[in-house]
Amino acid sequence: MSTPPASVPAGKSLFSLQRRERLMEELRAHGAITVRGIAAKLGVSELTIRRDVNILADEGLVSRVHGGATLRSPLDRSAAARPASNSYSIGMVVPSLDYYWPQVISGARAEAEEQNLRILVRGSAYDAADNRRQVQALLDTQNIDGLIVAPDMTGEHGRELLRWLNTLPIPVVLAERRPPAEVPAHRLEWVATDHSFGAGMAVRHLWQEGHRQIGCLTDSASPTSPHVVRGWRQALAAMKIPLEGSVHEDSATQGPGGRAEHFDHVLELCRVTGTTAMLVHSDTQAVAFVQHCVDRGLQVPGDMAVVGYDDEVAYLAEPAISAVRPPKQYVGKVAVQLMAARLAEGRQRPVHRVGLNPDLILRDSSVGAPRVPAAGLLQETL
Amino acid sequence: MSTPPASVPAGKSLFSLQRRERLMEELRAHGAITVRGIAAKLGVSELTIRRDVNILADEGLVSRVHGGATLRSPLDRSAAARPASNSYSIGMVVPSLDYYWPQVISGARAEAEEQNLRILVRGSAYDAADNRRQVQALLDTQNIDGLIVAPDMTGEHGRELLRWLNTLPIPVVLAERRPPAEVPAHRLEWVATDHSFGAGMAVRHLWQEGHRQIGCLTDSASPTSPHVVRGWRQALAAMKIPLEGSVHEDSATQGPGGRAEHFDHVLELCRVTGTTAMLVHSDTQAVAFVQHCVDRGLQVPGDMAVVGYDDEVAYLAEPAISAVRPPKQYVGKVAVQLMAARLAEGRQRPVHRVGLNPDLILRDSSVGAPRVPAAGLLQETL
DNA sequence: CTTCTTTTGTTCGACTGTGATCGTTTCAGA
DNA sequence: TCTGAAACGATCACAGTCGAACAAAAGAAG
Repeated sequence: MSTPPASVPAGKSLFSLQRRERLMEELRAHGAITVRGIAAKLGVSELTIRRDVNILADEGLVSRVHGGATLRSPLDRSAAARPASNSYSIGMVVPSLDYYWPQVISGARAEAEEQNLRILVRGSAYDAADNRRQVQALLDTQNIDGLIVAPDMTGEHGRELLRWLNTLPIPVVLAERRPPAEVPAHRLEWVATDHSFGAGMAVRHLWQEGHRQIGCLTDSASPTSPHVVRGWRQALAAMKIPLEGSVHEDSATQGPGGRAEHFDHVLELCRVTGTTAMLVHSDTQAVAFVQHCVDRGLQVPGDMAVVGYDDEVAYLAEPAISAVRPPKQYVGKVAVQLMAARLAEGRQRPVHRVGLNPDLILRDSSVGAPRVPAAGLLQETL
Repeated sequence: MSTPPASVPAGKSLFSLQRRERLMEELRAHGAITVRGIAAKLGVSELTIRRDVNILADEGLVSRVHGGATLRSPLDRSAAARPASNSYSIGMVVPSLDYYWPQVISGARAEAEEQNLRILVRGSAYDAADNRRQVQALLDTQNIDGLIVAPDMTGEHGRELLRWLNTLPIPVVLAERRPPAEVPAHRLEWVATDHSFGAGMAVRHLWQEGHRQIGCLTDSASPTSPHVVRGWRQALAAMKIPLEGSVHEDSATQGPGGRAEHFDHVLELCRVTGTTAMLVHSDTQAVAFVQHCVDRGLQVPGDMAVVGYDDEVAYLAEPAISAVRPPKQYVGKVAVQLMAARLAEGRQRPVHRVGLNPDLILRDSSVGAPRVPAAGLLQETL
């Protein structure tokens, strides 16, 4: 097909593997092939093609029919009895074993049990080199049939890591990561929370409570942050709140004064701009922020409404903090589902990419109108 | 179905497995078949069809009736009836019953069978008002537990329709549609092909074949078109092909001269800009375009390489056209999976949004370097 | 270089899928 | 209930495909 219909393939004959690849190509193009036709086209004997077809059929890639082969059809009951060999092992590499990820792992474990799969979990640092080391270790020492991983994607190292993952001989599912469009990671599947949707949900909630200046406090050290910021911005735009007048601070860039000083700085900004509500990424930080507000004599939510992001510890604070809760269990669950389906169906299954919407859990820190509805007036004077 | 109802399938006959698959498709599309009708349509004897029906009936996939067959009916207790449990009904409203959607429906039906669900399909026009009418009809007359729909999303009517769908008391899954971010359709789940990825894949393929000016011919009447154009643009940017020098025409805006004149116009533009390859949306149009090129004495792929988009009829052209093939069966399959999981798990399950990557099927119309590699030079002089 | 292993080709009897014939069964209308 | 038309399936025949056994060729290892 792609080569001219040379009955004698110029000089070099194909290796069997290439031939089978060709055969699959032909099959994808036409849906079916005849042994005779392919044998003539590739310049080999029909028996050879038959043997190839048998091999491919054993792998479940094609269905054998009298006279040729077709793409695997569900009507083909030949390999229906497969549940015996169902015991695959999946490697899982996550960047933390105490924050956020335990729940993801738990969801994955539960689903793996359901599907009769084994899962091997390894912790890693938030950095591409260590990600790769951990993955390599799994590949070397265990007999991994698939990989679920949440790699560091920042910088050139991150992109290089993605390219490497894309070339692994086993299926790979990314958890809570979406490769940027410019990296040709066409084989990588992923499942990720739509954090930008979650942030937007929080902003809309605060708006409905009466807030008209809504700030955002993030931690750019986390890969989640950019998405939260994007969602916050989009929501502001949708509510027609001008971006210039809005507080956006990042705790990774805090000065030498440490956290307390940085929070004071944030509160000062809020005072100046009339900001009465904050979306705080990582609810750990939200807890600290609320504590700081209370220490400074501000009422939460009266003077400062707070919505946290992640919902790991938000319920522990006093007052309890409203938080966006990513469906962590489901991230793990879906990752395993994607992997199981991929292992069962093989390459013919198209690459799946799943986004999950988070929930907004309302607690005390954000319900009730701001004590100074003048904030609305203040905005109007801008 | 997608192939014309050729009473005599020119030359090429189907394998038995394909025939049975065809039969099941026909069955899913119409609910019942007659032996005589199918035999005529497939160009085989009635006896052969009867044998096929017997085989399928033995596997419990169809119910035999005098004169033909129907989809497996619960009334048929010829074989061990399945453990009939929660039998939900799903409504499905699609904008076309001849192009693209039959395969989506077929995939949905197959999965529904697996999950023991009932599906009721309705065709609709490509317009929001009729979409709503069809959905309403399903809601009123049938007892629908869930809805799969591919609505028209253009304009204010489209947004209004989405808002309405979002408030329905039953779960809704969109097929091949992604609601724009600004519509608060937070309950709507969807599954859609990543057309922009597919277009990018096609462009990268053409680049690798040696083309340096790659144009795009679309039909903006289709909801798919914008995504194809976006993918084409992104890919051009990634290959550093300037957008201004590239041919981008839309057949919906063609002048009064009709198609032929428009194609001449496109070819003239290609000549002027040194464009040697075109990505053509809707492979129906690609077939016509290739035909036109051949009529005008251009070699395909030598003078003009073509990749179509959709892969409905691309293989019928002469030369056979390479095409991006959306995983239509899987779109239907995943839609039903999402619906089944939603019906089983209820509200606690987070909203899922699934993207699927299409395949690139290589045929004759795009493989082989351009005859005038000077195109590269021409670009360098720009 | 030899020897072993893997891959490919040839022959030929067995087998499968399809269609024609024809007697039997089922259906629909009177 | 009867009756004619249609559908059905058992049987046979034929063409074409399949695979076992063996032989030959091409690499790989020593």
